[in-house]
Amino acid sequence: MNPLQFLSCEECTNRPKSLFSCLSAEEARQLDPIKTMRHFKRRELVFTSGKKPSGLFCMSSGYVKVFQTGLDGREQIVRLSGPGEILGYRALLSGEEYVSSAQVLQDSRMCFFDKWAFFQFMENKIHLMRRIMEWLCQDLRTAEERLRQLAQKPVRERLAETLLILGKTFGKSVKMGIKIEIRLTRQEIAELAGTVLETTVRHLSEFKRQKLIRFEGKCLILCDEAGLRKIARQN
Amino acid sequence: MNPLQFLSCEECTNRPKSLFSCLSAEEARQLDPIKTMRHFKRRELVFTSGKKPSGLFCMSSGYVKVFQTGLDGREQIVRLSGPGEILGYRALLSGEEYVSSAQVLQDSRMCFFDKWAFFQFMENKIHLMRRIMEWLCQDLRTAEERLRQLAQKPVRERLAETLLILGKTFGKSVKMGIKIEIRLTRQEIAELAGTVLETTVRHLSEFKRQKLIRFEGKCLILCDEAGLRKIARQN
DNA sequence: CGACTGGTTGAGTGGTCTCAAGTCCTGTGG
DNA sequence: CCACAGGACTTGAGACCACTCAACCAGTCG
Repeated sequence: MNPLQFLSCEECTNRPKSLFSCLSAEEARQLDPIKTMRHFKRRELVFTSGKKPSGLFCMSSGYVKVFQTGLDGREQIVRLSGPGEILGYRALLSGEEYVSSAQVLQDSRMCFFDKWAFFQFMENKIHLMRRIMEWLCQDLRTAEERLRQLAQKPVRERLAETLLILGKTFGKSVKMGIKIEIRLTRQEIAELAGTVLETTVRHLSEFKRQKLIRFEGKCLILCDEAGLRKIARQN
Repeated sequence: MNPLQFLSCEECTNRPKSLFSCLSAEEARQLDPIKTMRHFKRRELVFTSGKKPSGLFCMSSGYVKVFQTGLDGREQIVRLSGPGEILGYRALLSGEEYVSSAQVLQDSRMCFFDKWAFFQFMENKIHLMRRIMEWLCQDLRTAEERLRQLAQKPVRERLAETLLILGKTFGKSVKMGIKIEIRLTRQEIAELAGTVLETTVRHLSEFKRQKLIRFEGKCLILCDEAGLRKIARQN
């Protein structure tokens, strides 16, 4: 590995918002010897459903989608992850196989921590375990809320809500709206909202006609957040 | 409290399958002074969405449903819990309000652990924290699988799957099938499967005509598990 | 240039929801 | 004991939303 490319966990810009924010500088440095840097290109799979995890990924840059595949081949995106986020910790902690797969949306750099080395590191670090528990709780909460959303809301509302979540999580304020930085296909938006491609296209064009959203090149921009929120019947 | 009614956590018959199975006899006894026994009648609410948790419930007997209410008043059951299971730990651990409510389906007895006393107890008990993490992982996994199920499967399949899950979790083998011990209304089955009452009734009668299920009094019995599994397109 | 990927639109259909009427069951009070 | 109220359950009819299938367009890349 090129030492110039190597970045200590201690100095990582993502650390404040990452799982490792709870570590002391000294502890963070202890992570360095057990990690390796990995690069993934768009479309590459980070891990696949059914496989046993051999370690933990901490995203340095880029974006990935975590999804499950149904019997008919239809995919459901469980969540999107970006810099500072952890990949595959659910399966690792529970000692099971991955139930989801993870695919890279934008060229990504990740730190990989070997399973056993990480477990050893975690041993006796109560603050880290607490923090992991918090993340699990958070993920569980989100999952349960999406559960209701999927069960009760019609596609149109779900789609509006999906856009809002995208804006909140990956959006940057630009003039006249919120720009969603990740490049997502309609298909992927559909998989997030739990519907099919064509329905998504139809509703998106409707939203566009209503000036709720617009496109700049490949990028999606939310122009009228309040309007979308009204459709999503949030708040 | 009547000492005759008091049962030490150490000797609790639910302990082997509970969160506290990882505790030593000595540790389990330490739980006794910080718990109080509570009784709930059918229909009673154990906690409600929006409130801050003041402690943790461990179910001794009975069954509860944990659900979320949508804007239109429609309810979505997140999970059912029975003896040995923990209620409200997600909100407690993350220090948030409850996002769900819990209602008693069958008269229940629960042990209640005060929030601070429990946190103090958990402090430095790495094995307990590990175990909690495992449960969180498990719940997260189930939630994510249901996510896909809800997003992708039509109601008929979801309903069949719901029945199978009920059978697996709360069913007892009887002659000619699996008897589901909990008394659930059609409305509640609908809320589990993420649909409405009428649709549930229609499909259930269809299942009955096809001799996949039958009713004995109020109880639901699964006669043809393989048939249901085929409809649910499991495996 | 053709192949390919991503996006768009149309037509048709079927599943699910809604509204509405009615039945069955159970518990309650006269 | 019966009458009755209310809840749970059942069934029907109609509307509509979302899915499927299919054709087609617009870039992009080799």
